[in-house]
Amino acid sequence: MTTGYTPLPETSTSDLVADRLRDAILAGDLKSGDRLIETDLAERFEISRGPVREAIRQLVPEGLVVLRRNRGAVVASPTLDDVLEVYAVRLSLGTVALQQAARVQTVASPQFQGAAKRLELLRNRSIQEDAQLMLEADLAFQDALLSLSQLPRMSALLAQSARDAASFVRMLGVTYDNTDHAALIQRHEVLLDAIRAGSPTAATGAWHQHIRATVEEFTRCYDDPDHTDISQHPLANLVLANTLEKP
Amino acid sequence: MTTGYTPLPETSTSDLVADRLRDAILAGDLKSGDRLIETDLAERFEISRGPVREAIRQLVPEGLVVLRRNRGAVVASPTLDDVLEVYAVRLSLGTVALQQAARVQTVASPQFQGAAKRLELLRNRSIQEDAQLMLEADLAFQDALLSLSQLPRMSALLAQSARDAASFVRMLGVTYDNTDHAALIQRHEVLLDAIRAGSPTAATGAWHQHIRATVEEFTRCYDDPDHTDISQHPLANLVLANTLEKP
DNA sequence: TGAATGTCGATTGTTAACAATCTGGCACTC
DNA sequence: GAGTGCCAGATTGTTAACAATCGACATTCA
Repeated sequence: MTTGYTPLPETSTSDLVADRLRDAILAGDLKSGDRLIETDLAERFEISRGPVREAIRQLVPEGLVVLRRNRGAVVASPTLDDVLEVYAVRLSLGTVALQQAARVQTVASPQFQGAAKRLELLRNRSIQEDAQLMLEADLAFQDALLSLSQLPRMSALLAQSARDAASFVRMLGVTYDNTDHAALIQRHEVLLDAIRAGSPTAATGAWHQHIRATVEEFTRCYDDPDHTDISQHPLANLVLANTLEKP
Repeated sequence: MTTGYTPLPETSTSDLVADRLRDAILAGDLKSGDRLIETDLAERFEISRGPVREAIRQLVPEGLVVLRRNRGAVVASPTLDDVLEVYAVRLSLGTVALQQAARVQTVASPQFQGAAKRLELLRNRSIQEDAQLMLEADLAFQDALLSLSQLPRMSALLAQSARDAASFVRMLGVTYDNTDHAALIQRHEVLLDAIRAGSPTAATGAWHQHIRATVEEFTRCYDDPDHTDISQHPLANLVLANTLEKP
């Protein structure tokens, strides 16, 4: 009895509520600026205000919610800068994580098999038809991949930033429907192959390409309210300028 | 009546409690494995359990406290790996932040002056005599310096990781008394000079040197309970191998 | 008219009591 | 003697009521 038993899910009420709120934001049911009123949510979930309060507090360090003392919580209003900054963080940390993953990972390990399996899921047609499921599967793969580094703190930060990026992009009005699934899956395959080959340089190169493509896809779909030229944006350049090693 | 009035501190009770707990951990009054019992703390602070609960919850994402459902909170027990990983994060993110800081920062700006002023504080003899004050001043300078990047999310992560590193080092039994103040201040001066000169390469180089020196100083003072050879430690190598561009 | 002030409803902050769960010890069984 | 079941105390999880605060509107007074 040593295999196959995962720990029981220790999810408290407030964790469940936090999950629901996160999902609602990611699905677009809660939009930037919407107020989160403890009493309302408590009634809706048929619980008391305590757990609701805790759930809201959880979302603050995640950047999804802004709290103002005595004035309650509202769904955050991320800006273009926020999105690009999150990608800059991912670019930076992911480079280290994948480098390490390529070094330490053995292809036969269950973790690697897990990552490969999640990529397989992404190829599934029925998943590709549901943007929400597709997004979840995408996040799950990236999380598994970056966890191969066996750097738990860094992986946690990367998982967090992946969710942040997805949420922020959604809050800025860009939906996952716009993504080119084939290209996304291809990039993921390149990443996994690099790890499989145990090549740190290939892995980081593939990662840079992935981030660059993701940011470019986002900037194409995002219609800036100030209609500034994104190619001139300093943060966009920060990300893009760093995505390729100088030759 | 427009000058000299800063906004009133909007610190809630739970924030105050969280600060006190954080300080207690950093000062060594709370050690790894110590239980944080809501009732006890509530009595000690002469408040009810609610705010205490919230304070404890705040410390969880910071990595200072571990929560197990229905079994309460205990002060975290970071390992050598945790410390080194935090420094790997700092190395990675700080490189980007300082690069950006060197690019965007004008020496005359109040932010730059603020950073310079904090470095000045560090030189103060009376501060150098109190390890706790010295640590605070050190953190304040690094925070100010990295904030020059005008990348708020990245700066927040860096500030967080700086506090994490300090706490973890303390929890592993290494105190700030062991640090070489003169060398520390010198490294900070080099960093500030690089920003002043507006040189991204000088700034990132100085940052790498700083992290390397910090990690080396820590590993010297830390007597590993497993007395493994730290120079053989994979994570230490991850940090140290990345601290200098290959020639 | 319009700026300053008072009041009210909505909402959060805090408290204290109650319910659920875990830990450790002890008796009991086999 | 190893394992199981059960109980009591300690501690967390949840609830509902009370207090404090904020924003908006009404009111006052120049």
